[in-house]
Amino acid sequence: MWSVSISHDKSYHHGNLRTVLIEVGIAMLQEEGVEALSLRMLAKRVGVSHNAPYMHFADKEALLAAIAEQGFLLLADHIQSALELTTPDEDWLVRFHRGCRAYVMFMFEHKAHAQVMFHYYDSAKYPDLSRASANTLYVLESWIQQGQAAGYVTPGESRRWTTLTWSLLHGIFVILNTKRTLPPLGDKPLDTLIHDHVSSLYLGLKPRPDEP
Amino acid sequence: MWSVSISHDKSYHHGNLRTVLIEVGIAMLQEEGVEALSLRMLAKRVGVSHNAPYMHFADKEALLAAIAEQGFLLLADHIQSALELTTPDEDWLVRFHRGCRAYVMFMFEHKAHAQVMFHYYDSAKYPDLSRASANTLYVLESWIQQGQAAGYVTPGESRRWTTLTWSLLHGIFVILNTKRTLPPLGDKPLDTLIHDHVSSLYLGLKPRPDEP
DNA sequence: CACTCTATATTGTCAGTGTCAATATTGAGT
DNA sequence: ACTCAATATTGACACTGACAATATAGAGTG
Repeated sequence: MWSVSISHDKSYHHGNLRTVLIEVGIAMLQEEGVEALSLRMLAKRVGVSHNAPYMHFADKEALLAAIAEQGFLLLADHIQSALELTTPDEDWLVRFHRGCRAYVMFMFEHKAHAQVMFHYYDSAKYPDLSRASANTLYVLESWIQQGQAAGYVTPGESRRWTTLTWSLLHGIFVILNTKRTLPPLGDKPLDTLIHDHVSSLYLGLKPRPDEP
Repeated sequence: MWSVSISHDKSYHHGNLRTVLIEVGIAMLQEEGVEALSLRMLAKRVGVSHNAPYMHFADKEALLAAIAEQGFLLLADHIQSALELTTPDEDWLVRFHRGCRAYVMFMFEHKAHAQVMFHYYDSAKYPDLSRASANTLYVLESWIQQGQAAGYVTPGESRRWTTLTWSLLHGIFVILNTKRTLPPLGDKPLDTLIHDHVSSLYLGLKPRPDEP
């Protein structure tokens, strides 16, 4: 699907521009933030005319949507990898906790993507982004369904538990990231914070008292 | 604290400009979104020169910070009001649920504020915003502490439960608002969605099995 | 090989935008 | 009546997103 040539020489036809624009765009998002990112500076930095990006993206928004799409694909992969690091008899709660940690850490380590993933995009306009986002949801849901199979989640409500979990994980990232929380939280390392928060949640996931 | 004159005639000195800029700014945020908001259009719409806003706000960001500040103040009020509609013997879980609902509904009904409340702002640059945000946190925390007094929340961890709750509520709003959730969720009315999600959470809040 | 055709990139242009500087207007306090 | 500081205006500049017209190159065809 992507073009093949990697090196972009000084030829008139870049050959790889779309991919490079996304890569450098991500770098600039990381360095300066969304509101500081301009297509013109991006073009200049890539070494291309100020209008070249418009061959590959209808819009500035379209570029951001492409980055968001990549974010969702990477996120789904990252979570799945984290879940797969497992022994066959591993307790589901342990896996649940590891997945949550993987989600939040991914966001902190990919702030460029995070900045554009949760804006509103017209799904008709960006079907690929829509698919990528739906794919992430499926990954999360199948994870929760494993919890149902293990008896940790009440059956028949996997979608509800999925959006609940997603909401919580996203919220944890945003609240911790804006750093408007007061000192007592700020002292602990990020890892501990994630662990503590998620622990609190999965108390609600434990089997009802009528099971040991 | 705010200036008193309400009507803004065609006098050279507006007398009320800061307040009006915030109000009209909120209206424009609601209509067109953050990225479409420009100080110049705002000034034109208020009927003032394109540089008048710079008397009251150092920056475009400063205006948005002022709106965010107002958002936190309103939010804290809204939640507190919702919590106070109560009979003295009301079960804390009922109050908890009502507060959560109030939070999410507030966000949906104040999307203008919501758009600017959770960006990163330099807290040294905007101490008022910082205070307002901290104030909201205190309101949430005292709410949770009532839950501790009622025996619903494990003692000594109110800050953790507070940020957990805040994270979840914020996440619910964002996830539901971006509408990238799949159809099965989209059918239910918002109210039911909030109820279902929060219900799932407060299973974790119930007293441990060693209490009836 | 020559030739066309299309994807790709460039140059030129324009209205809008954020922000600085310089200037004008006003009203409150002396 | 006069001063002065707060407030608003006009003017200017570089930068931005986006459109239109033009240039280039490389792949497919004869």
